[in-house]
Amino acid sequence: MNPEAHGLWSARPFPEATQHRLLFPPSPRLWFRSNPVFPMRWTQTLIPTLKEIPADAEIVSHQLLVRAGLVRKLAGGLYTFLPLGLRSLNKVAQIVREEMNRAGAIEVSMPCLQPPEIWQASGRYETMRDALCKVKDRAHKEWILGPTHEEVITTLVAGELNSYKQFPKNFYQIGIKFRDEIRPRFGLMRAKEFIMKDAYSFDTTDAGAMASYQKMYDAYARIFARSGLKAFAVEADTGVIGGNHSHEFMVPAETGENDVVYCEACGYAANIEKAVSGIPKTASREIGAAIETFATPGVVTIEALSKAPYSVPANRQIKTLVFVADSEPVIILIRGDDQLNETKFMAKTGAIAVRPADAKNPADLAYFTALGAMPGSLGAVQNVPAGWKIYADERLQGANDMTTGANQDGFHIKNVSIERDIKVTAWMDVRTVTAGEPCLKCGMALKIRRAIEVGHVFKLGTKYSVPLNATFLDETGQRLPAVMGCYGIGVTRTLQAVIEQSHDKDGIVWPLTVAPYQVCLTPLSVAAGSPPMVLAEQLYAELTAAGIEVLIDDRDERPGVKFKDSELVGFPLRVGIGEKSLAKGEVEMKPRAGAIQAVKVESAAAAVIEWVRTEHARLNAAA
RNA sequence: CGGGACGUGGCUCAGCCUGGUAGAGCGCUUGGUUUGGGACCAAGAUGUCGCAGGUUCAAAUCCUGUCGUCCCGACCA
Repeated sequence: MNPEAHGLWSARPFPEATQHRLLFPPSPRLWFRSNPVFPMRWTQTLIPTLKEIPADAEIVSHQLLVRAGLVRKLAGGLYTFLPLGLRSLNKVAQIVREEMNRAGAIEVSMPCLQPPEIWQASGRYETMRDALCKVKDRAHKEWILGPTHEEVITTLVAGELNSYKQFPKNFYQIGIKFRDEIRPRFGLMRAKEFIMKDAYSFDTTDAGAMASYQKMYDAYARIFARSGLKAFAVEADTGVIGGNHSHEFMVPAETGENDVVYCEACGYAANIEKAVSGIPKTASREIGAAIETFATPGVVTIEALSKAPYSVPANRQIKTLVFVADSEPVIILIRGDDQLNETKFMAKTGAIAVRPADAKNPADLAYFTALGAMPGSLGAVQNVPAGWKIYADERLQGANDMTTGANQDGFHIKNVSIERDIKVTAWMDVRTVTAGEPCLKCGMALKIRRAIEVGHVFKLGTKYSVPLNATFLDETGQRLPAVMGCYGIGVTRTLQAVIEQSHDKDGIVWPLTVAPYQVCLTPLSVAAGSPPMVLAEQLYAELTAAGIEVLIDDRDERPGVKFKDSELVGFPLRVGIGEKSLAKGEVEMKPRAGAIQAVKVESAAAAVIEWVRTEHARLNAAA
């Protein structure tokens, strides 16, 4: 039987660059092909399934990773991949690799240990300081355990690419990243050590960089579709990576750590850190009345001021926030019924470290003393120390007849006309969009939902190529910095996202393309030479020859145990072989997500092959 | 780092308040009966009660410290 004829093989049987230094040997399929006589049996591998939910697993995908025997925790945020988990991980990685290759990217492998000097050169030694894992060697020299590799690849390119003729290039790798996560969480979702595919494109022009970006964007869509994931792209903030154009690929899930704002009418979608809406500015009212201070004893919340006897609606109040931005106190003004979006604030001001001033912190207390009031009575109309920057949300532009704190405890000021009465340093959009606001593009009501970020594409520009000297000579002999992009996929996170999105009450429901084995043969009698076992071994040989990945559950367990475990692990197809159905000349095919169907023994292999082929084609057609 | 919860056989937990012989279920071992949806019977093995101090005649239990784990917030693939 010719595997290619069934369309089960990947684009090429021996993918290039499979010799990664840490992971991902050639596909097990290749091994089976040349060694078809050793069936993979349940009792010979390690699949430690659990009936009970592990105490330290909160979300269902984390529970199932552990219960199905895919991973075990070594310590917080550090996991060992067991045989089944590794197989699925390799499947995802291989899909990523194939699509990267298809998009013209070239695989490399960069060191995990990186010299701090290149991080100092890019400036990220400071800006990413808290996320960096550092180690020292015997000479007490410090090294960085790479959380990402922009500096390394840019250093490489600076040395190796010198002429416009050598561009464009896109290098990628699949490997372990280290981040000193503040709080590892949810199993593989947020780990100290995780596997990432990171790609870096280098172009000579901005237009070229956009084309490279688009190629990756398209490749990502294919990768997630082939992995059986429903993921979608949203506009995103660029954070400490830098750059000016970015999309995140999101998997909708209640357990996700991101809020996505989207419009069903026109397709607008953005991370809430970036999202904008068409909500109108604050309505103008009568102008002219002078500001007036009035007593508001004990009133320290927007809510309290909105009630009798004051009855100032939240949308006529100015909320005054004191933040510490890169060690400098700043005032941020937003409307009383809005919430500050710190990410937008950081992006708009370029600030690196931003936190609210805390009156309980002695160092911060001085800021409130300088203003003359504690939170709850703060304002920007009077008594703002010279040199303090006052940033105001655009929604307040032109607002008058507003009420705000007087910078005197127990007093507020009314009749505030913000442009007349407050020295605003800069106007910017720093409010957080809420569900139901009109879409900026089409006016329809925006919606918000939780999602898991599985991929991120950035257009970087020359942020790294300039400081690290990745330059080239163009046709006219002019030296120019390369225009870069970078593109990440959390491979381990993607794996868990698949489980989070594809499970039921009995366990995982693997998409065929990332299942640890495609078929689980389940003989109900396992004695050597017994008819079910003999048939299982025969089917194993036929299916394996057809390029299908098969596991025989040869455990001497009761049928219920074997059925439950196969559903917990989530093999796409189970073939039950028992004396009862054999008596009728049949076996049972049970797709994980479908109903049992009886199949004649003679046609069993062909039926399984056809089922797998169809399912495989369905997933790849989506890509 | 701030707030909260929890550390007891491999796993899930009880016991702690009110100090005095360390328990259950699952899993594991042996034998038997079972055998198409997580079987049953019998007999077993498995714990320095996270660690270190302290109080006490006596500490899983009370006190202090410490380490670890999980949850909420800031960070990110």
